[in-house]
Amino acid sequence: MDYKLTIIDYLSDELDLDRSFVEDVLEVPPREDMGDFALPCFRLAKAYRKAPQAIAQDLADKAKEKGLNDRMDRIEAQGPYLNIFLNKDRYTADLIRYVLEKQERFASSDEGNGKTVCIEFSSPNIAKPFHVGHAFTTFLGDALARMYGHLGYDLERINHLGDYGTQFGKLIVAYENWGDQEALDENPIKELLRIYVKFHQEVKDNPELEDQARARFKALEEGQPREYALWKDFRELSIREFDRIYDRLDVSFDSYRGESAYSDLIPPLVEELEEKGILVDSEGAKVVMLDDEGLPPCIVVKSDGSTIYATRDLAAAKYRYDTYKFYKNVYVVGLPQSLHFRQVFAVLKKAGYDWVDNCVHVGFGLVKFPEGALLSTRSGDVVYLEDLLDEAVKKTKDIILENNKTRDEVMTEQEIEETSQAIGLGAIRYTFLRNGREKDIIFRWEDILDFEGDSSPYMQYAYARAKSIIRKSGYTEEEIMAFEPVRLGEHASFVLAKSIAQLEESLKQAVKSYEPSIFARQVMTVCRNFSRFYNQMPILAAPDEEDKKARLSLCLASANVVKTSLNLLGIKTVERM
RNA sequence: GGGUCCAUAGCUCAGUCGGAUAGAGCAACGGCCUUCUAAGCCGUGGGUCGGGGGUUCGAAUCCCUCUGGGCUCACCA
Repeated sequence: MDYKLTIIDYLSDELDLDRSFVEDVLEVPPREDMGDFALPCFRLAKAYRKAPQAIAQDLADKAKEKGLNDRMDRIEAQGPYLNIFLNKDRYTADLIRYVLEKQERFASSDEGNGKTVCIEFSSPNIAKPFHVGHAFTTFLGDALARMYGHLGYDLERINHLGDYGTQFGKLIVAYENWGDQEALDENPIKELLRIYVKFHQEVKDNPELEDQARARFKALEEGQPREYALWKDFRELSIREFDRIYDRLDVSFDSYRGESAYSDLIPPLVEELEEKGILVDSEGAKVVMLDDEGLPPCIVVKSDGSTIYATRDLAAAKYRYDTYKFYKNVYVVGLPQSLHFRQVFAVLKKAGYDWVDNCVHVGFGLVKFPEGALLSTRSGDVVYLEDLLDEAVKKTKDIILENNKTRDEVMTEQEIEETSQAIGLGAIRYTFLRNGREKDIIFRWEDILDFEGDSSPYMQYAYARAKSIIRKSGYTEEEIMAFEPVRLGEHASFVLAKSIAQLEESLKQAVKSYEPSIFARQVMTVCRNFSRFYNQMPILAAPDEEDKKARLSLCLASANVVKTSLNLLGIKTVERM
């Protein structure tokens, strides 16, 4: 199915062009009347001592002499470009056969075999609600993990729970001052949030509360029973809540090792850094100086002797390398923490750990309100992820009930429920995957609940339409797979086939740059091309049975790749909607 | 102030290892439900690619500079 390779072979073997040059410059033209591949001849001008236009013309003439192979239709010069047109019938047929043979293994690979990727994502803070801000890391990380998996990598999905740190000192202080055991039993996260917000209100008038909080965290770190018991309680109540949400989101983890899990590894780590002579005393704290890297010092041990997040990230990274011998160690954490990761990586480098070169911070933008205000747990100004999901599901359900009045295939109660969940959750997921991850997301209900155009429901709709056509065709999918995909060289089918073929490359690109949006956009392009295709070319009412069968095979191939692709983004497909 | 990222259509964004007339979606306007689901399709209008300089046969893309903005800069995470 590799047409690009065929073209490269032809240009280098038959037209005597330098192979590496061809590989380097061969491109896909911006418009269709410029062909399917194009060779810009500018860079040949010097060597040939001729105008690029003339070179392109010479090459076109030479191709005419030599003849083309059966995958090509024609080669012509257009200005300084040599434009290559493929045999559309042949191309579409090849693509369909390829897709139907691969099934759900389409775009998969074995490039990752034997390599383990650790991917840290989601990582909510214990005792705080799961709000829309957590959605970004959760969906981004989950999509990346799914894509790595498809390329054959072994995965270790790590939820680095924020289950440690001074915030727990704050919670302990807050709980003892204003906590309500009854409310805690009834709705733990809500009560913990209430007292956490209360703490931050009170601390304005009572700055010494901060010192109390630090002291209580230190006591927790020393294993004092009162502090430990409270912490453990808060932690367990919170995890139970998170698990429920992950279950609904269809997100899973291989490890819930949070920050607290690295306590035992920290003393030997500190000792090691001291022995290597990179840990120095500064203003009562122990720090690693990073001036030579142009970075501020990295605090490893605070002046009161307790640890800080950097300490725990250092220990966690080392633990991961020792445990998994990772090929890559990926941190899906917000962009504001870039400096933190640069410091942590720099310290590990200074400690002589070369594997730090395989650690990568995959940052992403903020979720903000239109007024520009940040979503903040402290101020209590949050939108819970669950409320957002419920809203999206409810809107979907309303649309389905409305459509049910006019459509001939009526859904059962259960199908309505399942479909609404799939569409609603898909819409939310896609909101976080459609754009470059470093872009901020402005939280607007109208935008997030817009199910038209560039949205997940659009893609799910395209899939549902394909399946509906197949259901009504009178043929089973097994039968359709055996059909000859003939006479599919028309514009709409050819464009669709080409966009499907590009999914493979875009998946690799997306993984390489830790950017699911690259793949998501290509899936969107395929869905759009499919919508055009079936609107333009009647399938069930095709001119004759041969055409009908061929179009059905393209329809089935499209449905298959869309399902596989959406699954890689964590978006479920539905048979009708 | 230092670091870092960004500025493309009214809005939200693609395109940025330099290449052919800068693309989508939304919004606006105009068509298409007696033919496979209108969460759809077709069409129209809309752009000094933040400003200025430079490199180049060629710049949204590379360099310099200015302006405007986001995030961040030691004991929170």
